[in-house]
Amino acid sequence: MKMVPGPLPPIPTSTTMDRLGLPLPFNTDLLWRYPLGFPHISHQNPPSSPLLDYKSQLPASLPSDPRVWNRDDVTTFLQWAEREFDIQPIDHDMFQMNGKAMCLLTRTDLSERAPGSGDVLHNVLQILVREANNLQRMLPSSPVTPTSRHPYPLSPHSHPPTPNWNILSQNNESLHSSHAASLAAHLMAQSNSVTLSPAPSVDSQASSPQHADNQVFGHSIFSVNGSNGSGSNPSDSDEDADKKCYNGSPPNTPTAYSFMSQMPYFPPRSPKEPVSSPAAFKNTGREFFPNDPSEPNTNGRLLWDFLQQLLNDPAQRYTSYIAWKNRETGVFKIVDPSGLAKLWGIQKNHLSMNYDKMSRALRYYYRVNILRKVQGERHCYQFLRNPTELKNIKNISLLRQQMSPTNTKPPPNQMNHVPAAKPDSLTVTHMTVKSEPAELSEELPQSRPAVEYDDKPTDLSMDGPTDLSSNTRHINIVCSPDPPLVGPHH
DNA sequence: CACCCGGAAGGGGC
DNA sequence: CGCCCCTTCCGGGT
Repeated sequence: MKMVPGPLPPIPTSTTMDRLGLPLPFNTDLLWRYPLGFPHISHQNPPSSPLLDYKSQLPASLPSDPRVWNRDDVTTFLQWAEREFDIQPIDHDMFQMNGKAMCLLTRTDLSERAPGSGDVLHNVLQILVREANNLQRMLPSSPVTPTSRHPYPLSPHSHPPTPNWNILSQNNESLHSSHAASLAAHLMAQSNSVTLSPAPSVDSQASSPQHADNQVFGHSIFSVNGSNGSGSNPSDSDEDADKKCYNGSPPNTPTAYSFMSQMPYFPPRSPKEPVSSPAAFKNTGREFFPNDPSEPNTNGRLLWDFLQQLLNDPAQRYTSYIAWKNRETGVFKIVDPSGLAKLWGIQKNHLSMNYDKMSRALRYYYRVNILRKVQGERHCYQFLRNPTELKNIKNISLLRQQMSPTNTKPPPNQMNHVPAAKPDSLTVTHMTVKSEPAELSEELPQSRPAVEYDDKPTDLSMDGPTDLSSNTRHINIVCSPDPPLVGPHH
């Protein structure tokens, strides 16, 4: 991978600003993440300044954040753009969508809908979004602010962990589908919140669902490595976009670039970062979890954590990418595979990320029993451990090293779960041979209390997964000589 | 053809 | 330097 060190290199490619590094809308966040100079785009774009000015020149009736525009606003914007940039008349019928949807369009999408003007629109929108995000971020108490704790009730894990991690699944469903985008937009608009970090989930401690509270800020800083700042942005962004995925999705479906702005923000964790002031959430605010410095804090740097964060976003802003099918059982569906992969790629700064690659990473989780595939349903996976446990897993990982693998774990496949030391601990193990996974997940919601995951955990890395469920669970060991996984057959 | 599966190799961060 | 966690490729299966 390449991250570009330092400031963004100029990118050869075309459009200028697009590249601020990344795809658009997201940039905003990226900007935070990558401390480039974020506030203003200036340096990298040639045209730079002008655009900034545009913002101030927008029709007064238009909210500064294009994501909250309604259809009429979009029309107003287009008309303004036509005049302001002296571009060819735009077929407004091609933009029967709200601002949020328009912001989700990729440069390519925009170019298709507005030949000859797509780049301009894209660039302007990008800037407007970015500026809006910046403003919001600056607000002291932006919505983001946590404060509230309502989101998800925490499920007490008093009970054994297990699948039911969250109880409430609210309306996810409603969010699903096509309406997802609009609903999400709605939420955003209403809450206005926008942006900012969803739930940082867990990261550390908290875990997602449950602790939603924290969520809010959670963030930590992106992984991006911290390399300092570099923001880097690879340049490929667009290309990828073009090439792959994205379906040009209709306005309703957001594609990847979509919400970036709203992506969870995972700040880099630098060792040093102190907790910081309470006030600063923005980039700095991280911290949520008081203590645990010790923990590994993965804040979104790990794929499962990233997914949990999106899934448990209090505002449900990512349901168009990934959503729970049954939160209690941990079953979720990747609604927009390529879009989600893009988000993940952005998060990791691997802009060429695609679903194929991301799914490979997911498959690695099979062996450690973090995930399992819901057979028969495309793009559906199931978390085998609730967030809290996952969190523990982090520890486990760490422990792992120290601990000897001990237990069985011979070769790759099989294994048992061993609990490492977990606090609560469990010990457990269980394995079974399973054959089929739970496909049903939904169907068996509780049925499987936890455990059910029958699978064989292989390990690979983690040593024993603990099972989550109760602390005591049975152990089943089974060895499976076979290859791992879930898909027994195969 | 899209998904899904894992092996293999390699890279970046720690 | 080793380990972890992917990322990238890939051949194969469904």
